[in-house]
Amino acid sequence: MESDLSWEQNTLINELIQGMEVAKKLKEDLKTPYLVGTRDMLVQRILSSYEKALLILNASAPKSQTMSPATATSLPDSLISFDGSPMREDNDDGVIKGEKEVKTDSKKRKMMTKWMEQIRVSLESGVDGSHEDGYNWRKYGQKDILGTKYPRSYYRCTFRNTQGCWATKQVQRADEDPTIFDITYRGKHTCSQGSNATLIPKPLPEQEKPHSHNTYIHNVNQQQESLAMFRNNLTVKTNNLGNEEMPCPFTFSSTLFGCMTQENHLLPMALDNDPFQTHLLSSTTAESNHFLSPSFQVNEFDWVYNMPCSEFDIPDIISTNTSATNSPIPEFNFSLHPVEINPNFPFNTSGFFS
DNA sequence: CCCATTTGACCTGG
DNA sequence: CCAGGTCAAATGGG
Repeated sequence: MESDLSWEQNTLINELIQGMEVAKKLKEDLKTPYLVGTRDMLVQRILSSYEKALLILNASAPKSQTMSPATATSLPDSLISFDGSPMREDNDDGVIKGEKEVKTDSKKRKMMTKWMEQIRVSLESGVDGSHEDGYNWRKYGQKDILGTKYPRSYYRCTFRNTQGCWATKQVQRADEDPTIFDITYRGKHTCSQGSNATLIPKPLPEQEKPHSHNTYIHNVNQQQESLAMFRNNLTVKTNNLGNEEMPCPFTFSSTLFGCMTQENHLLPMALDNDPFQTHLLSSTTAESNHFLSPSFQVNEFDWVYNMPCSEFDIPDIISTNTSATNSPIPEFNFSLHPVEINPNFPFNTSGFFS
């Protein structure tokens, strides 16, 4: 136990240090004429570091502590099962599946982080709902949902059995606008892809057919393309924000996009610690989720909103965020300068450990 | 033959 | 009981 804890501490420290290092790099990077790719990556790494750190913190926080029990909900499955039920992993050879286990599963599922995105896709690129998000998904079901025109598809991580990755997603095409898909993600990726996605944007060669039968193939180029377009569009958006002081809107945009290429990885934490995300939301207004004009064709990752959905979901932290949402901009600065980490900032958490 | 999707059956929570 | 979610047998592509 104690050794567990110190291992966690080590990892935590590691992550934080890493985050800081990367943040420094980013700081340097910001001085030079911009190189989107690097920046993207740096930002993602920073986020990833903090994310992991927070996960560790969450994991080791006694339930009675500051954090509401719901906090535990946002842990990835691997961590949840860490102390509790045995994961069933490879045990899944098709034999005996006790009722008990099923129950645990559904409970576990319930406890998973859940968040949603809305994505607009072009007709060519993914009407079948196979928009790529950087992960390998395997479809395991489809269901007609009452009151919706289109069936809902259920996907789970391809590596569920091999790596015990319990991330799942549901894809539901919007009734009104068939080019828009509501995607509900559940659980974070604990598979290798989950962690790799943070650092390595998939180096895929030019993909002629984004729309192959296989839901599999990821089209990073598309995403990069979209990124460019998104950036253009962002200009407008930042104007909307009315924040002239914003030193580097693109940082923001790429971060956001980072979320798109690896949303599973980042978003759930964004719930916890990304003021700016909420921000964007508030500034684009909830109703105008589909702020992109129809002329803004292809593949647009239209908008992302984070949304605690299950009964436990997202604790106090979120409400903090929400309140931040009401007051404009200030904490933007914070998020735009992750570099200047205030020593007090994440570290007043010592309480979690003792 | 392996692996992914399809699809009807089954399970579960409300 | 019903709607939503998942399972797993059948099917098909590579």
